Amino acid sequence: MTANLSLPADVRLTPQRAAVLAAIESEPGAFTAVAIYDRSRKTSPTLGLATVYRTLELLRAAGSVRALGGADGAVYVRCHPGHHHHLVCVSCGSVEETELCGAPAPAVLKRRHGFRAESHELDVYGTCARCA
Amino acid sequence: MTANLSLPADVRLTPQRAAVLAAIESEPGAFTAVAIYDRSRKTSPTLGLATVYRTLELLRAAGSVRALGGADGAVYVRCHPGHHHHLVCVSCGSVEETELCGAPAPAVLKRRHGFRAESHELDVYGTCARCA
DNA sequence: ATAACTGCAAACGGTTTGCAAGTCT
DNA sequence: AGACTTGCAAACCGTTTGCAGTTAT
Repeated sequence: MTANLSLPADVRLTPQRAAVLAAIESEPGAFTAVAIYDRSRKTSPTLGLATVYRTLELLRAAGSVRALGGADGAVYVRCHPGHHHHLVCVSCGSVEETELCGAPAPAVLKRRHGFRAESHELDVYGTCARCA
Repeated sequence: MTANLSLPADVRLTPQRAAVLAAIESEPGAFTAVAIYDRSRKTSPTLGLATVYRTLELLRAAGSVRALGGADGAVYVRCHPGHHHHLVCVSCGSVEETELCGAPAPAVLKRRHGFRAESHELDVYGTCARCA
């Protein structure tokens, strides 16, 4: 299903980071930093919240985790590298990835708006199969 | 060009709110709450930041303003009611609206993911015509 | 009189940072 | 030794809230 999380090669895999990685891997969908903190502390009781954030930042830089755009910005999702978007269930909070993407074609944006598109963010909100 | 901003019918148009509306109308693209605060205070020097946020919330509820999804969540854009997306210039920060939309069709999401799509957010980042 | 609104300041929640102590090689 | 990592606590930043005073109806 989902590839294992891994850190960049030039950092150490400490017990704390391993605990954070395991906690993220056990999350079904979207999660908050505090949720990971709580879960990680079961196996690594002295872990600090700052370490969770520092590890999340490593993963984010590596493209393994993405901060979901929501108004609060407090939600992260695991994701595969490469182009994809998220289907966010408004009922249970789970997040699914989809390769489907219909963002306006750069050529059309260029012609219609003179805008050179470089990237985009697309999140779809609705109800997932389990909650329907 | 852009329709005038207006508040819901059941609230008063106070001088402070008028100053905030005028400040927003004079913004070319995206803006922060503090930017509106600074600008409004030129015509309404005792205005409080809380009033800016309270007015922004009224406008947001009315659909006249949207909080852009970014990681910090500190950026707002004016927008028309109805379906549209934003072209955010990474160079000058201006935000343009486009009616172009290519979000995955709900029927496809339903078939491929069992997901019932209700809404979506799409922001395209790139370089606007002026900055190109 | 009553309800809406304001400014101020304090509180808040998520995130980041400075730092001294600890760990690996 | 030297670079990396950690936990703690304090700082930070944007935003929200409580409240007493003000304004409009």
